[in-house]
Amino acid sequence: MGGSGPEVHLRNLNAEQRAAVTFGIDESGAARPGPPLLIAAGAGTGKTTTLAHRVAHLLIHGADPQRILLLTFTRRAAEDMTGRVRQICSRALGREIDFGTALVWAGTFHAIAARLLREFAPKLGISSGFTILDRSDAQDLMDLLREEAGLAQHRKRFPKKAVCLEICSFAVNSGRPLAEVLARRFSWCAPFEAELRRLFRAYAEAKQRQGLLDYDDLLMGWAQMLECERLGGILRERFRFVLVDEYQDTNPLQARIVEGLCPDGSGLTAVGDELQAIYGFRAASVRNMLEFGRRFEQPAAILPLSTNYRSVVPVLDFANALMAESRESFGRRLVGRRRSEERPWHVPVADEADQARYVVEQVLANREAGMRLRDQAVLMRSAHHAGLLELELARRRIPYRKYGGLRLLEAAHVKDLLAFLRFAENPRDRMAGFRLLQLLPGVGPAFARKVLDRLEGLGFDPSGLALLPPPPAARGLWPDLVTLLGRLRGSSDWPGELAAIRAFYDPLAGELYDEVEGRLADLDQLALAAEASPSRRRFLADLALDPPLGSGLEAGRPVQDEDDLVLSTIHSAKGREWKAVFVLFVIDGWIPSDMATGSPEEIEEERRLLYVAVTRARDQLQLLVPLRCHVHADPRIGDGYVRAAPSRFLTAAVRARCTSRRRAGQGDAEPAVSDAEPEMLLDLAARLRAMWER
DNA sequence: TTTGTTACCCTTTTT
DNA sequence: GGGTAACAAA
Repeated sequence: MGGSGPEVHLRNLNAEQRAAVTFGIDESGAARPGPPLLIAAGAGTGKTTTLAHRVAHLLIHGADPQRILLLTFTRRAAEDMTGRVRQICSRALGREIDFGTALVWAGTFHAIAARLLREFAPKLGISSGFTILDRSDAQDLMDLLREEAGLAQHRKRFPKKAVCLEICSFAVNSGRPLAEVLARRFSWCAPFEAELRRLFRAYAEAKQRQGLLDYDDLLMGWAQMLECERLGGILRERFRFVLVDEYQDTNPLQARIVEGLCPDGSGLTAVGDELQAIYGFRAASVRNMLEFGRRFEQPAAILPLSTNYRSVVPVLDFANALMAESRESFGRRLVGRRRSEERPWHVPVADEADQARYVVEQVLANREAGMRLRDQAVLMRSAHHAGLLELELARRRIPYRKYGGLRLLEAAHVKDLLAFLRFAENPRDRMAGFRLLQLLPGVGPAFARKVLDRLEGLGFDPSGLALLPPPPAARGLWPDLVTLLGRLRGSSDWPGELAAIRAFYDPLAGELYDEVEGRLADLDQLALAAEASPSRRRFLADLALDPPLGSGLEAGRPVQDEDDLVLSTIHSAKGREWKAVFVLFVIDGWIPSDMATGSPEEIEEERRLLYVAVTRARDQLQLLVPLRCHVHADPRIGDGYVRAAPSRFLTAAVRARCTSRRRAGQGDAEPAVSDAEPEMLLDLAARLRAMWER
């Protein structure tokens, strides 16, 4: 490795990146934990590359891969990162290295927490067979307790299950007392403080009785382990190097974990960009980042990455202008080097339908110019904003993949099927049992509760249930269900048992739902994923921690080399980039969302959201500004069209950084646009045929 | 006790 | 335009 000049894996890094990669790593001996390091990286400055190189640098210098902990925001980021590390290492060392067991500790906070809790369960007084509640499970449990506590009626407008869970979760993740959380973020629920406290206590007890952990319990459990002298010592000894991505979006509980792992900051590397902090609603706090330098006894290094390699200069000019108006801009600017004549486009369109048509036209035009669909993305504030666009894409048979929004796990039929698996895995899970029992006709809450109580009395042996007289309407199916539960209880014939469940469930689904085909297709997809999982337990955990994309046609097409247009919420677009980016509904009420204009902090977060969206674009950026919009279900206004105002973030100074695209027919209802259509359609038809041939 | 019906509410972002 | 609570009917 000697010789002059930097080592091979450092050669294509710039000076700042190289400094961040090598900081504190003694190159003479085996790598040892150095002082804490914060890499303050602007958008597109090679944050991921740098972090990956730093991990590789550690490995190349002899760090034990088993003792490196890499915490990312999503599983995709973790996989991306390990892939890159592998690549860098093998190139530097001139050979493939065995990563079979290396870097096993790369993942999201929640996934790593789940593994550790499972591993140490016996020492924690919990069963290692715990099941993980995803959000909708947690909501259902909360709802049940809410009803049992008599909080549902009273027509006093007690908060709904989703809000209850949100409050509970925010309190846990922010580490703030309930009263303060209510006052600051949920003031309309403040009158119910006492009831909520009781409810949350019941929720915690119910989870414990049933062997369930929700997302917050995973983090809290990990934090508590670290604060136990003995267990904390074991973990600190195990993880000598801790690297955390997206640090600006960690919350106080996560910071507690990080600081519990590295109390004096040794061996800690954090990467983040405070201008991209967009998870305030999940209690994320930029202060973790801003106070990084003062959090440890030893001084922390803060190294910047400032050269943007992603976007062309006009896009960066726009992004800089946008943030220059922020109350919290810190005067930072993105500096790029990719020249271009094309400025971002400010595109007024008549309405949502016009917007959809325009985007489709442009996507196809780009494609004709040689840009693949998957190099283009349509971003939006909230998943349902893509509604008409999705219709238009389907109509024109343009394949797309949507990220964010409704999850497959939240579809009723999927929850039904999973209830069987979860109940089999953990018979104490009353939520699962409750759900699956009520699938039978004639079985409601009362009988289901009776069955679960009986089952508990029997030590969870389902065969005893045969003696319980079912309600008349369920008589036919009852023996089958008892048999199935018996089989699931005994068996570990994974994934074979899935077939038995579906033999029982599919006909029921036919009774329960209209349009079963789509739903059964979802279950087929799920079964396919199950095949790939080594065990039922693993399958359920993976599903809860990394839920698959939405239900329906666009979901789960496994093929990698399909060329799909990307549709994504801005949140889900974090960390990604595309050659062309379209941002939908850059109008007030959408960006910023009406839901998030309560406080100046919230509005600033919305601005950063737009910033994240525009900094995803490499070459082409188009901002769609409908002139009128359909609003529904505001009782004061009623359904109908309202005149829309451009987003408040598009001030004159910001708009001066883009070019307005004047289009024929703009301002008229729609005619000129549809005039343009036939030409495109003819062109398209041939192309689309060609696409599907071969 | 379960199931069906009606009237009324609120509508985001995610591990 | 979907979830939810209250009421009615089997």
